[in-house]
Amino acid sequence: MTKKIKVRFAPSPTGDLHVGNIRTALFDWAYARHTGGTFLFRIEDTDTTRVTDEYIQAAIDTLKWLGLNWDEGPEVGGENGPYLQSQRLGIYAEWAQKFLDQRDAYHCYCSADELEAVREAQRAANVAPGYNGHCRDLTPDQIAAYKGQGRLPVVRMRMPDGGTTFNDLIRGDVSFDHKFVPDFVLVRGDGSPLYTLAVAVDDVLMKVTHVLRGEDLLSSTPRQIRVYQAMGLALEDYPVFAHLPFVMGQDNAKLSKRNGEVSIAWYRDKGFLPEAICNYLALLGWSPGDNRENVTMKELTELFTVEKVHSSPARFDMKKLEAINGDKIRALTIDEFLDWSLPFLTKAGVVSGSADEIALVKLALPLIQERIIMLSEVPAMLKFLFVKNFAVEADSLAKITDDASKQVLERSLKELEPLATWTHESIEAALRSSLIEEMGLKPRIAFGAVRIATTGSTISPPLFESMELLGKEASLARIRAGLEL
RNA sequence: GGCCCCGUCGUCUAGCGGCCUAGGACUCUGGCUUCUCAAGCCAGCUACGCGGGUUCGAAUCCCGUCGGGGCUACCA
Repeated sequence: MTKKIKVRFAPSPTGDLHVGNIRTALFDWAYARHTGGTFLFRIEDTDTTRVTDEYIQAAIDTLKWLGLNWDEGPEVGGENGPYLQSQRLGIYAEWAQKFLDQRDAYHCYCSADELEAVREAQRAANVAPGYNGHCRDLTPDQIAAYKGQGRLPVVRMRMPDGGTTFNDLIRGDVSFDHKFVPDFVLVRGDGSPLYTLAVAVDDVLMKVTHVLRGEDLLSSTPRQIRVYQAMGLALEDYPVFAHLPFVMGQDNAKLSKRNGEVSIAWYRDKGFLPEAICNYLALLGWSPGDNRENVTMKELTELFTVEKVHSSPARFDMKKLEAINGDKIRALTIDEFLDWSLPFLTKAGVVSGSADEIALVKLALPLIQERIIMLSEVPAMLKFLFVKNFAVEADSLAKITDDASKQVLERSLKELEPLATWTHESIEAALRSSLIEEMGLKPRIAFGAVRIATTGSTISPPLFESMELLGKEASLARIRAGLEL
């Protein structure tokens, strides 16, 4: 029988989760869902100097917001917890001791300065850098001497001669000669565990079957496998590895704050939909194989396979993300669009949230749904419907103070005032027959002036629909005010 | 420097020996439509890093080379 697949996402929250992390999380999640397996979320907070509680909480919130729900991990629990490594210190200490007892690991008393000196010498001699095995076989006398100096030893894993070959699901067989994989540290001098120990122990204890992670971890894989050996894990129980290609910035450098926004919080504030972010990120290093690009989360779980994941890195392209976000916004129902837009409208102070306002927003939303690419554009588009002290935008002012515009506004007023029914059809009919047909004006000129007067800007939702929603009274008042400018 | 990974339009990708005079998407350019802005539709620009092989035939396989990236911590 085959084991049930379990995939884990295990970030080290030393900052806000960035798009690279999220892409990894997305693939982990999609693979787990595709295979009907378990998605496990673990926090790797062994580096206490860099990880903070805020970042941990932010990571949890981000995953939730994106809809990458997990089956085991923080908040939801599970039978293999706890899921914060800082709460599992005793477990790591036990295993480290076991490795020591088995002589798979040993105490190393070398100081930071001594290690640095060794590395420098290796660099100068042009040989492979790495620990030179100085403390591998210390005599009791030497150990006593070091202890006498008050040195605190680290626990170091002994790498046997030979090499490690493993099959990476994305890259095929990858081999490392142990000549280039020096003995590595498992436990710090202060007794705290390192990533190298914790990650391997947890993956085994939590019964993880598939490790899909960033390719920066590729060369640490032989060390992880070495820990499995020391733990006595049967070969067939080793997790399977798949190293995902990087997501890079526009300038081909590693993604950072400097080249493109990387924090998911930024995208949320800009008004990107989670589904758009996931859809776009899924396309970075993966494709369904056919020509489709717009996929829902559900379709993603159906289509995703590791075999389709690329081995080469991808550049992050904001323009493409925006295009996809626009598509996703257009695909929203009006009620969904309303739910997403309201927070942006209230935050911008355009509406306070009354039932009347919401009703009007709901009527206006269809007018702008195909005109925006981000939700943060909604307030500016609908502001004219709600603003108390209406004023024409400064840079549009000059375009309605000329004589031609005045004539347009005067005539508009005259035609609209007697209108009995105020609908976009009646408004359009009245203005077209008078301004276009009788006055012989070009539509863009004539309607442009009316647009500026009533919406305050040269850019607005469709004019006649906008005026209908604005109402007769307010529309005429604004045209009259425009005449006074 | 050493080890490892990677290399198709500007970008993301399809392609797994003949269907490729290399397809799609985003961007860009031009056009249509049009009350602005969008959306939509049509058209166009632009790619197999380079050099050797293998083969009747290579973007696809092999070797080399160049280029990019990662690792080389008591970070992850």
